[in-house]
Amino acid sequence: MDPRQGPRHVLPARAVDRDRARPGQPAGALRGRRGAAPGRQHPRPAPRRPDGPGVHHLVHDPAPRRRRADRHAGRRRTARARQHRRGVDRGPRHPVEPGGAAMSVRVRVAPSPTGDPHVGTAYMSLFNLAFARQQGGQFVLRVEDTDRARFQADSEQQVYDTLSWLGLDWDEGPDKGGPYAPYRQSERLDTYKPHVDRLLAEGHAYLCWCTSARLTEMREDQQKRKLPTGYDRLCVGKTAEQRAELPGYQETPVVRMLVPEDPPLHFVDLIRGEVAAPHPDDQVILKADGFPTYHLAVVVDDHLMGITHVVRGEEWISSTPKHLLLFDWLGWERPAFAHMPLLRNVDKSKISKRKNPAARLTWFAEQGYLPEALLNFLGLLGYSVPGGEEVFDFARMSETFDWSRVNTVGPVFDLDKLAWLNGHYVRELSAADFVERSLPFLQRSGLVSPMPTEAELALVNAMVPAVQTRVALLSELPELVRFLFVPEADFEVEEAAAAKALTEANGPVLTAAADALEGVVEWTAPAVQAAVDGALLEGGLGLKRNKAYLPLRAAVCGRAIAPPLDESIALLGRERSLRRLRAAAAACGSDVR
RNA sequence: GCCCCCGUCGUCUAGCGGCCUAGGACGCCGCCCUCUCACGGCGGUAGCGGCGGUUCGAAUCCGCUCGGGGGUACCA
Repeated sequence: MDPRQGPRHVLPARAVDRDRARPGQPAGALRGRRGAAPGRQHPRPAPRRPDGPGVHHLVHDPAPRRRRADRHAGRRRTARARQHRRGVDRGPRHPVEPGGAAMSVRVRVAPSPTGDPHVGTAYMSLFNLAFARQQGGQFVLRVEDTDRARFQADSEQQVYDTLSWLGLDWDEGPDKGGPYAPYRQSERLDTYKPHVDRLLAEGHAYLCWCTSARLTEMREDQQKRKLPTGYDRLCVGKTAEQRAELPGYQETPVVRMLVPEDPPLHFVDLIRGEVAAPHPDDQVILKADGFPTYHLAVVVDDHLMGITHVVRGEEWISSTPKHLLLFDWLGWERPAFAHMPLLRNVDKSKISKRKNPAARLTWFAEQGYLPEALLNFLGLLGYSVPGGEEVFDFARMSETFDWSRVNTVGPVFDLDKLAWLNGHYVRELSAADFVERSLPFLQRSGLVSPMPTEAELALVNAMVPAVQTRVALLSELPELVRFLFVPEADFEVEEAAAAKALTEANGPVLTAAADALEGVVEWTAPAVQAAVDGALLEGGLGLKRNKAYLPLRAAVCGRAIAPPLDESIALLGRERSLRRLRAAAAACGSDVR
């Protein structure tokens, strides 16, 4: 792919209008790959953007072909993409100087600290970052803590921790600062205030004194009568005194948007092409507690922070018209929008912590998933890199990133595939890395001391080749190697393994093996195997290897599934191996010398 | 209820009107390797939701239908 196509992405959605204004462009060339044109149900007046003051400087096209003109048409528009580059080098656009033609890409992720960090946050961050890095732009982390009821203090730090763990680093944020600080909405209350006042003064917003009880009642009634729900505007045009005489009144008002008859309902989405969204309700933008709602805060902050591309979940499509209205009213340039598909539970519902442990970002590290595996996996959801390969890293994704490769279908979060990918990355780890990443799991399960001893470390290092291909998740490691670390007094053969392997007939096998091992001089895997084989296979008891090893494995490892026998015995050491073999032989009822 | 978005193997995806007898990956099944379990190798299983239309030709374009999802908050 020609990297020079890149700048195409820099353009806001509106860019397509430029295409269309260009004469002699065949309509077909503008068609996107998915045909776009999500069916509009009703004939409407040609969708338009309402001209906010000084917003759209581009030629308006009255042409009927509107829905075609979307879809950032595929990867084949090299020539045109290049033409679009004119002016991109004029330096970064300053947010308080809207209308600058040139702008460097600025994207953001905006988690709200309401509990454990959500996978969706990582998913959105990944795509935002991949795009930002490709474009040489910035990635901003903004904390949207306007919901005081659901706020959780430790949540913010966890967001930092998990995103850092994944290597998704932000350029600006509450912890790092930046030119547009503060990055915490609760610290920006003064910033929102003037804009609310202005909307009020210009008649785009009004005060509303209705109690939530009245609103609920109203909504229920509307539903009962099969009407679209929405605020009935009881408060419009009234003073507090006038309104107070009517029922359902509360003293502290909220501020609502006065949505016009024909708000902008269509916008071009980088992923979906032109989309139609629902007619908005008179949305509350300032709550009674003085905090802005999300809708006001995003618009104000995205504009002030110079955000050029709003990349967020599909769940926001239906509120985008509210945002468009706000941008227009405030006279601000609209950013480009990209609505990502929603991650799903197995039952296809939006991924949730309740139905899916994987919705909690902290879960992955606990389970022994590697960050590189999770990141790769997230990049596989709703997306594919040009070559179609399954295994790729962030750099690869970022270099080749293209909005047209993002799917519109919400992917199910498939843990099986993640586990496979994780196993792949586990196997690729160097021995030293494998040890480093494994240690916490061994320590947590009590097999290795918090401050590992020399001997413990030596054993851990030595066991690597025997176990690295045998775990998909690091959390599987402790049970596999427990027999190597457990204090001798605590060692036991699992019941199922004992029942099957430590039979009376196998007593002599164990004794013969122990006897042979006594004579081993150099305690290595090959020497161990030679001794055991000599005693039990053809030259000795004449057993088949699988028969012969079964009791030995149970005796030494305590279970039916373990690393290869020779390596297990070599790692365990002479003393412990012999003791366990003799003890097992005794348990089989054979002679103990 | 109302509104919007979406529909290719069980799952993640490729597909941009002929290259499709629909490709890859995970999973699953079988075989090989093999001391168990893995890893690795080889092979197999399974899909364009349905119906119409446009076209010489449709997984690809259009319509309807069915299905799934999301929104409908002084949550984000």
